[in-house]
Amino acid sequence: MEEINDLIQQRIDKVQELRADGIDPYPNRFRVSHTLREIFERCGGLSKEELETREEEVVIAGRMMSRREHGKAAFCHIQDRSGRIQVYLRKDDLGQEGFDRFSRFMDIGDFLGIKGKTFRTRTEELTVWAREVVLLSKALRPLPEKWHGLKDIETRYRQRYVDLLVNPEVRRVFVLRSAIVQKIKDFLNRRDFLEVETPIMQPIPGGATARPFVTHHTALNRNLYLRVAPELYLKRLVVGGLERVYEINRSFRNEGLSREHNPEFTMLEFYMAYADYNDLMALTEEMLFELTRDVLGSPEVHYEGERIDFTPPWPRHTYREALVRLGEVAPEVLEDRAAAIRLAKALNLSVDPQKDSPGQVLDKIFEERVEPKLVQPTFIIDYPKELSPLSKSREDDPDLVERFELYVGRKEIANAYTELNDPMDQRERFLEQVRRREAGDQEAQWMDRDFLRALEYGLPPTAGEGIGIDRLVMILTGSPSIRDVILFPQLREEA
RNA sequence: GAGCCGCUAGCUCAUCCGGUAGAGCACCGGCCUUUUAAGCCGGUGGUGCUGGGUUCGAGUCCCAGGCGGCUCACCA
Repeated sequence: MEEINDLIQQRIDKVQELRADGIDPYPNRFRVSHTLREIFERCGGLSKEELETREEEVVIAGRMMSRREHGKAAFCHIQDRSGRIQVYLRKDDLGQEGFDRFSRFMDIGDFLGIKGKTFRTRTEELTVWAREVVLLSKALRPLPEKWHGLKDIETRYRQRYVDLLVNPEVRRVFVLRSAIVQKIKDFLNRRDFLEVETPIMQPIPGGATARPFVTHHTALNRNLYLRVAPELYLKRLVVGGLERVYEINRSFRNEGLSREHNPEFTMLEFYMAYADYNDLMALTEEMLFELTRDVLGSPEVHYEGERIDFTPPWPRHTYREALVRLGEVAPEVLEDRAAAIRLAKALNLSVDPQKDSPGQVLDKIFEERVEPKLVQPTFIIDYPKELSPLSKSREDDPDLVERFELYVGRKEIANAYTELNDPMDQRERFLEQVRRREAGDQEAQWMDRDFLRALEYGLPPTAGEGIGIDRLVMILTGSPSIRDVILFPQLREEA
């Protein structure tokens, strides 16, 4: 073992003494009759007297989380996946040997199996009166302290197993996360979407402007990239006639870490033939409204001191409108690159007049001036074409694309557009991206010839959307950091 | 990658101006057969993140490094 302190050594000694006594500290199996929650469901409504006459026999198992000894009797609480219950042990019932074994060899953190019957104590707490106690698995390391629990953030992330054990609110977040994902799948399945899986290792990383992770396949002797998005594969599937598809995907971006960024993150991407971005706005409103209502019991959530209401409809602003009205940017700045750069500099934003295109400069101003105001669910629509190489242009204005982003709690939660399905236009957009890449933009997209070939077979009018699951879970669980909604967030090597 | 803050017993935290490092819980021993932050008595436990430096003397001051948090930059 890495480090052995006296507490661990004491427990190792106990294991050896138990073995010498013929007791296996790690027996292979133990059958339980009820989870702890089931016991509360069965007996929670029964009075002290009813319990005494009914003699409800139970066989339970769990981890001992607390203990109060009283000489020839003892109380402890054990915890399983469903809850926590008190156990009462007496020397009279367990015998000298059984009681001493509990008293001397079993520690907080150990897994115990208990046979007994339910009763109520003087304080009316539903408790299991033990007739037999067996050690199911000996813990060698002590658990954190019972009042303050485990607070050290680094330890909580590195040793999430301990965090989950002693901090019930952490378990709650991940149970909710699972329910959220399940609910989203139900929602899409009900609407005839097909859940699919597409490559995580891609020869050409596409579908998002981001720097990829590189890996190497030895047998093929070629580099592969961890996907930055599944988009181009999902659209190939729509070409193939799978008109409604979705993937809850882990994607990877080789960028900095922050409160809102983990190098691997989970996204929902879905594509719907014969729909446009307006249809997806309606679908998104419906999805998130149902989600909050069904998972949280209310369309209102509280996040970082704000009340957020998911009841539709949500406000919609065009990108330019949002800059002018919400961001209080002078309208002429939208048309005048020099003015935009002056404003960006006045706002202390890092713009590079050599490299940044007018759209990129405006986007930085957008982040600074508009994003902080987008607390309630809000759609920002009709983005500049140059920021959107995979989106379809508006019929009435070729410089804008039919695209929206959904903001909630000042975070970008979703990004969607009517998909570009004109293969010639897509080829031109890829060429523009390649020019940018050659000019040194490491996030510019790559030419994907097979994707173009797929489009040449014909992609029906289609709309597609990506929803950041981690960020959505942050808002729905009141978590300020993405690390609080990812079980094992990326950290540097342990010191 | 940059700035600021943090790192002391298994856990949560103290340690004032540089002078032999403490508490609660946990743990060990004793008492206690309905307790629940059980109680009472006694006890064990520390490379003070690492490495240098200043000093008679460093957990404390200085320098370098590690890890974490926050902010910024990049992005979803």
